[in-house]
Amino acid sequence: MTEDSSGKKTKPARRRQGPRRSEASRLAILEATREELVRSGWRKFSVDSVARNARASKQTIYRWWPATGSMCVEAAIGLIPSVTASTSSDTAARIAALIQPFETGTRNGNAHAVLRGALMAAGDEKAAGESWRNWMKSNIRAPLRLILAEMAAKQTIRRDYDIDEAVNLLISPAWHNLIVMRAPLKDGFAREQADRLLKALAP
Amino acid sequence: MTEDSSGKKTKPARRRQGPRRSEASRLAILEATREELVRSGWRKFSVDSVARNARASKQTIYRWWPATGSMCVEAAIGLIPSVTASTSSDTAARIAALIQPFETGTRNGNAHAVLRGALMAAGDEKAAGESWRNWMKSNIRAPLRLILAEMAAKQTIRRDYDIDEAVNLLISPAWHNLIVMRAPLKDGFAREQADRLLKALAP
Amino acid sequence: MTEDSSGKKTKPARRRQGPRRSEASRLAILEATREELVRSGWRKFSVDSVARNARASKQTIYRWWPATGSMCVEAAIGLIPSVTASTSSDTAARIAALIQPFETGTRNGNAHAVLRGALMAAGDEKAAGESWRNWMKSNIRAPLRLILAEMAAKQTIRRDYDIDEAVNLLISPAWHNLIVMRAPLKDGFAREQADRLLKALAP
Amino acid sequence: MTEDSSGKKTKPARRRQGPRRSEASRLAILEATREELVRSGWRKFSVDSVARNARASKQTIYRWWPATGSMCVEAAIGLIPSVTASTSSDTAARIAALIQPFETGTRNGNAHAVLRGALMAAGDEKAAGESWRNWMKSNIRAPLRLILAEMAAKQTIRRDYDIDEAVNLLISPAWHNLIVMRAPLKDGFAREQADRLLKALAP
DNA sequence: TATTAATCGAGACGGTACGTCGAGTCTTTAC
DNA sequence: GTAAAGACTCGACGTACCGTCTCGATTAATA
Repeated sequence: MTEDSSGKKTKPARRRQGPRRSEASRLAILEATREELVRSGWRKFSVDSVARNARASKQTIYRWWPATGSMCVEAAIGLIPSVTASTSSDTAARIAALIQPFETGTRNGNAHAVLRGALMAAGDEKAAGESWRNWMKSNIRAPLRLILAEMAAKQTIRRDYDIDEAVNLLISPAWHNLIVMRAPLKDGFAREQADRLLKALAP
Repeated sequence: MTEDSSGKKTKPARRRQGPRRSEASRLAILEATREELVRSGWRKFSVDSVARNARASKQTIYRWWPATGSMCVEAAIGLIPSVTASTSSDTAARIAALIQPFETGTRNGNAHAVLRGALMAAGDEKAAGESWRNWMKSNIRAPLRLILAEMAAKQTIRRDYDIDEAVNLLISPAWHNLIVMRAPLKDGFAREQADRLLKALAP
Repeated sequence: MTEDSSGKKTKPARRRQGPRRSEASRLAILEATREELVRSGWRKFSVDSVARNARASKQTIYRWWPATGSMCVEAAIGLIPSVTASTSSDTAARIAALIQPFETGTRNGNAHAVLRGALMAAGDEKAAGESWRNWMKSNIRAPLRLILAEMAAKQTIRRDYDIDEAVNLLISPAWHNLIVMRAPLKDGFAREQADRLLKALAP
Repeated sequence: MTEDSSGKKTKPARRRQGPRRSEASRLAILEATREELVRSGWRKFSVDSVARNARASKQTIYRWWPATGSMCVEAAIGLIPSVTASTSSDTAARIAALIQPFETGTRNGNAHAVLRGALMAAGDEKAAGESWRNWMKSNIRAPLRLILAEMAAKQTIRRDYDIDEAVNLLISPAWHNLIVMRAPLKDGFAREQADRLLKALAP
């Protein structure tokens, strides 16, 4: 008989020694990151400044975010309200609900500047880009795929659409607005894009 | 009679003394700018590096381009082939011709990286943004307005479209592709977008 | 009668609870200190590095050596062979024997670099300086005082010498050699200095 | 005939383009270096602090003093009054005059702390050590050699002395006093050492 | 034909930020 | 209570760029 089978002596993945990551520090850094993105933008983003404002050491920042862009992406994602899956029978509304958080989120204060910075960071740094695309995949692409598959089954839209193309159509105007136009998304944006997507996918 | 002919002391925009701007230097700087955008991207774009590689002095760069972003926009515009106004009766083709240069231009070497950098610069710096929007206005918006007006008159598309919205629809997928996806535009991109725009504008 | 015998509840300097100081750790730290002094010198001496190489925690080091310099002095003293009091009738030999350990000790490996580091530490930090001067007092100054007093009584040397001045004369060339010249003491050094001291003290 | 021989067109080592080294900056840095050596000593000497106090950029410091120690040595040498060659017939006085500047210089304010720092720097860094030894060679060793050679010729001292040993005897008590004792040299130090050296070199 | 004003390269300057390392303190788990 | 492990804030390291400046050389219109 092994110790494992005897039961009481089993040590299930014993925690390592020493202090754990400081949650207070993590939150302060992310908040300071948002402020710095608004103040300086992505190009002039300064890690020193974030450290100063968060009363954190640069060491701590570099320990947990080896790439600066990842920190910005994480800070931006924290601003986007979590999606509430709509079960409405109005499919356009269900699609709009997916990107509604962007519309809503970017209208609070300078949140659009934070998102713009994070998008640029995702474009500049490989790791940040992956973080961002992963988030998009689970929060936009996957739910959208479900909705569209359902509609295709009912023959409400054509069957040969490309899911990535559909995502692109749905959100690229938002990025254009945020990055090139440097502005929040206007009221009704989400619904408008949803309608446009459905029109483009009409059989 | 003009003032010029009236008096011998009039100086009709007399040229200043001393040597004129060096064209060789200007071209070398723009070329080095493109290389630097490919090598380092917009965030890490270094004026020192451009000066080194162009064998130019920093003074010369700052004299002619007070803002770094303007230099990048100018460098990128130099890569886009000049538009050849199509007189085809196929309106989709005429629209596609407008953005064809982006598709063509970004498929040569690392040109897409240069364009990405310039777009980010235009988003970051006011002066660069204006340069870029001016170029877009005369090279995309104005011709597109003519074509769409013609079509609206023939009732091929609906009449209440918004021209800025139309430009947005036409090119935002390109920017998304270049900035977020970090990739050149794929073959047939221009025609595809033109078709999609017409579909969206259908009466 | 002592207090101890009077009552059963008396705690005669009872040892504290818990484990006592780890001798293994202490030795490992002193050894790592010597290596670090050789590798990096006093100016770049790193406590982190000592902790790493001794597989000790920084906490342990700071607990027992509040000042870094004291650790270096202790490490260096450990290298100096203990003096064997000579009873020779040759007084020059008896004096030479006092500083012979420096000559002998600094000729083994990189011991001279350790001693140099410790001397600098003693010059930089008050506590380290005191440790060092205390050691010098009991190991050099006190025995030398005895020898010289004996000689003065026999009128072999003059009577009005200053003991501190004598110590200075005896060892300052050693420090000069170690610190400024960065070299071990050469063969015969101890005897030479002893002779020179006696000559200077001649009546 | 070459241009050189013709005379007037000769360009003797034409000065290079661009600005020359700033003397004001150099002096401010050396002064701040002295203050920093007094404030922090050699071990905790901070280039950042020097830059701050001298209102200079670190770049400028590292451009002209690749090694920190060299800067300290240069700063210290600037404090030592230039030696005035004595032509006295009193040879002890002539020797004392050589090291008089140390005695005089280290009694002004905290100059002894500056010299101590520079000596430690010379012990720690190769380049600084060479700078220091070069200065010593031309300012102490060379003049002393002349004086002693003269005396040896007159048979006032013995002939088989070693010049480096003589220098060592003359100044090692000074270093001991400055480094280990952390004190200025006491009044009459120079003369005392000169007398002692002559006694040691007596035939 | 000189003078003069503007351009060019080179590069030094005071600054700010980079990403890394060490100091000294504190927290957690093991023994 | 001591030890190892290691996270924390702070500050310095030596390097790279920023945007400004000074300098000597060059070039073309003016005097």
